[in-house]
Amino acid sequence: MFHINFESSIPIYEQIERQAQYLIANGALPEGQLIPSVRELAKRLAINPLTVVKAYTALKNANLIHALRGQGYVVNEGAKKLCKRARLELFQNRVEDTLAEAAAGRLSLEDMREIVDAALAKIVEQYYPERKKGDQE
Amino acid sequence: MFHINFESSIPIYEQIERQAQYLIANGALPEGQLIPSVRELAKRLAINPLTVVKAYTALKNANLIHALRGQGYVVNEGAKKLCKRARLELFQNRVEDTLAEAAAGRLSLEDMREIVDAALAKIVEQYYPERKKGDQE
Amino acid sequence: MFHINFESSIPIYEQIERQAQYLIANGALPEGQLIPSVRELAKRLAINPLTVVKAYTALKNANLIHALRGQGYVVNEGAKKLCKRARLELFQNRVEDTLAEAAAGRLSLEDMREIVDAALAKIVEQYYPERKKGDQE
Amino acid sequence: MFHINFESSIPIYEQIERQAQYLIANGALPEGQLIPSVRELAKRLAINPLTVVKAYTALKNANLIHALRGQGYVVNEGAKKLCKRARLELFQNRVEDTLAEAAAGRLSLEDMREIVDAALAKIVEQYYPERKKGDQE
DNA sequence: GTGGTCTAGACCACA
DNA sequence: GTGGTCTAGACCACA
Repeated sequence: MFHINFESSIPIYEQIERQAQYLIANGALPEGQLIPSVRELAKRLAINPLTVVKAYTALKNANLIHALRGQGYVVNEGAKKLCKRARLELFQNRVEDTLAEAAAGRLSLEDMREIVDAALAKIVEQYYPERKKGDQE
Repeated sequence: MFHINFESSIPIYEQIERQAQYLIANGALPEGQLIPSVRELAKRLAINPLTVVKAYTALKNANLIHALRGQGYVVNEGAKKLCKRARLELFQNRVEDTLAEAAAGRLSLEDMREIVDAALAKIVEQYYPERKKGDQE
Repeated sequence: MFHINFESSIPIYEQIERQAQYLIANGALPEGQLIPSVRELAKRLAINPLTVVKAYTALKNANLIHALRGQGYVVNEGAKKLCKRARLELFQNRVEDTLAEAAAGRLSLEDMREIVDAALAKIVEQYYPERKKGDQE
Repeated sequence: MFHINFESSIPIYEQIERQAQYLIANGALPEGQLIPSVRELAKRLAINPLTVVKAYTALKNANLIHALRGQGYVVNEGAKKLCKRARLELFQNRVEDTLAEAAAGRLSLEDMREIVDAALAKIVEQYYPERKKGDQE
């Protein structure tokens, strides 16, 4: 369910945080369900419990989970919707930032469109193989 | 010519590095020309000279500038082309990474296309006002 | 009679303890009467029996109940008066602490009075609707 | 400027957090100013640097401070207003909660008013000696 | 020098 | 068993 990339420059606690958001958004961690305990997850991922605590605390502050005394952390009501929305916004921001920086650097509009289209086609082929470009029409 | 955003999460030396690449690609820093000296730039930007050294060293390692003993750093022959290409590749990588991460997170293809199209339209309006969508045909 | 808020930051054993005090003060648990057995209450509230034991032990130490061998716990003579007084003192302490902390933080006297008056009015309306502000004169 | 009560049940990092909010609200830590560095404060208070990090991170997440690369943490624009408002709301919530709990426990309105008035008088005498009850009219 | 992350290990309250 | 807090110490990037 969770897995860590130790080579990544993204901090471990943030990897856990993001994955939890994806798992909640996908329904793999349904609302009301206990998530892995701090100690268990730390043991399974072979990392320090405090690192898990840091990730879970961030999720708690984002109103995605809450502590159940003596039992562990539970996914909040409404967390799924929040995670889905957050995921969309994060993607939107990254796209807009990337395009804006390129435009600010005076990349030509033709180059920009060409690169974006090529990247989209590549992604469709790789991740959505059953779909072809233009299917949505 | 150069300016630093101290609030940004991008390290200062990297901001200098990227801006130098843009300035070279745009011809603002033509091949063969001396770029600002370490001390002068550090003073003008109110930053630590070591930070400028770090940026210039990276540019030297990328074959974009070379030291002219006793005079300073000069833009290399061929640097303009390299910078243009680097700029394109950087943009391409960011686009592909962003899309791939969203796809890996099972964002629907419809959502992805919608967000990308909206972002493109927004950028065109803001940065390329003389162009309308579809102009390239 | 008893009910637990599992989301609350107040420990479950303390919730039981406080509720018992209220029930005794209100006469819902009259002096001399058996209170629910540890097992029964634990079962009814779906909590760990040890948690009930902890609450009852605290009540015993406060001289509010005593064990009747083989039968359970009984409300002490004089417990009602003690609970009433404890309730008043608890409230008084909380009020004084809250005001003192605000004063130590240099909240202005005007703001303090305004907030306290508004809160009182709100409470009167919500909990003592038959009374109007000033009725006590 | 900062001081820790090691006897208190309030976690050290939360004591720091609250005090910082007071200091910002009072203008003792003006907007734009560097606050004590993590290591310096930790040394001065004789606590572990990580504990300070925890407090500062919470302040950063609350948009009260931001990190200046290599220099330390700076009080944000607008932080003073946020802190003042937060202080008022915190006080208001505590007052309302305290009264509501007492009312739910069927404390009589007379007792409630008496205790609140006495507490206010006590506070005025102790913290606002130059003022007498009724001065505001 | 600054902050950011992580570890190993401890002790606590609570259930 | 659960989470919450704290310590001592390490290593990193950045300025």
